[in-house]
Amino acid sequence: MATERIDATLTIAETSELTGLSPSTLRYYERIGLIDGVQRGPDGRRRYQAADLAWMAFLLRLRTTGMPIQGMLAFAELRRGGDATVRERLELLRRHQAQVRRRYEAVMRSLDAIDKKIGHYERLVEERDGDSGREA
Amino acid sequence: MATERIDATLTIAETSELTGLSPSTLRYYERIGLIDGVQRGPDGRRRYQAADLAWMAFLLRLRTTGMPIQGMLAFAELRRGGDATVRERLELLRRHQAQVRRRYEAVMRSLDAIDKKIGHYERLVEERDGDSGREA
DNA sequence: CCTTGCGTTGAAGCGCGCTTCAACTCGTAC
DNA sequence: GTACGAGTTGAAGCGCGCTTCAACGCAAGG
Repeated sequence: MATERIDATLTIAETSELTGLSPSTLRYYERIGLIDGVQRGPDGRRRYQAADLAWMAFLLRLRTTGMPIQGMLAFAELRRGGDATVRERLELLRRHQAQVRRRYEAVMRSLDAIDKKIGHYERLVEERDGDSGREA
Repeated sequence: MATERIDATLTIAETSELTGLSPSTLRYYERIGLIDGVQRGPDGRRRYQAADLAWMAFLLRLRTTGMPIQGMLAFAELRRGGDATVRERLELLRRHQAQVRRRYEAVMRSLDAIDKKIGHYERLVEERDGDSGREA
């Protein structure tokens, strides 16, 4: 209980824990401009705030849906541009949304074909074992 | 009509055209063992057959669903093992199938969140423009 | 005092999945 | 013969998204 902090900021280790992004990745994202305005303590260490966490959560959603870093960077730069860029941000997200849906339809078509192959192999295995369900 | 081929084999350029894999990628896949048993013409050039094309189509489905080359390679090696490996191939495909579905669900959850953000931006843009639908 | 732990930086390194390059070989056309 | 187009090989290179490394700083504890 000796070293309690009064404020609501997090160390890089805590932030890493919460977001699943490694400390190296957090520093990397900051270096390339994906994350910015991170506060520093008097010791020069990063102190992340709730708003930073929320932004990272959003970045993670973009990443999960397959947006490349360049795309996220474009969004981050628009965001820095303030209210004037809302329309552009909307368009960027819509394009991404459409692309994700297209891509996932393709994945689902391929997955269907793989499902069929699995069915084929299941029949093969069944024949090979005889039709006796299971044994021993 | 002078240089017609009698057989049903394809050059690397034709195969590339049909599969969407570049000639370099076709050679690369062969080099690492993803594709094998490719015939050669008397001139030493590759001559792809229907069976090769079918295998590539399957590889493409694995790739589209996000299987890394190491995974495809594992499958290719089992395939070379013949009938004895059918069960293992089945298991490999089932694991992949399950993984793709899990990943797809994660993507869809993130996409939902992005959809909400889009909704948010749409409301912002609407306000900013006034409620007058459109102008000029 | 010195060690320990947690952080900092800039630069280099890495695994993946191809792509590109340089040098060479064919078969065909002129 | 010469030039062209399509192919061959082994080796090197590349873009992406981090990760690792080396050297250092700083505050607390023993």
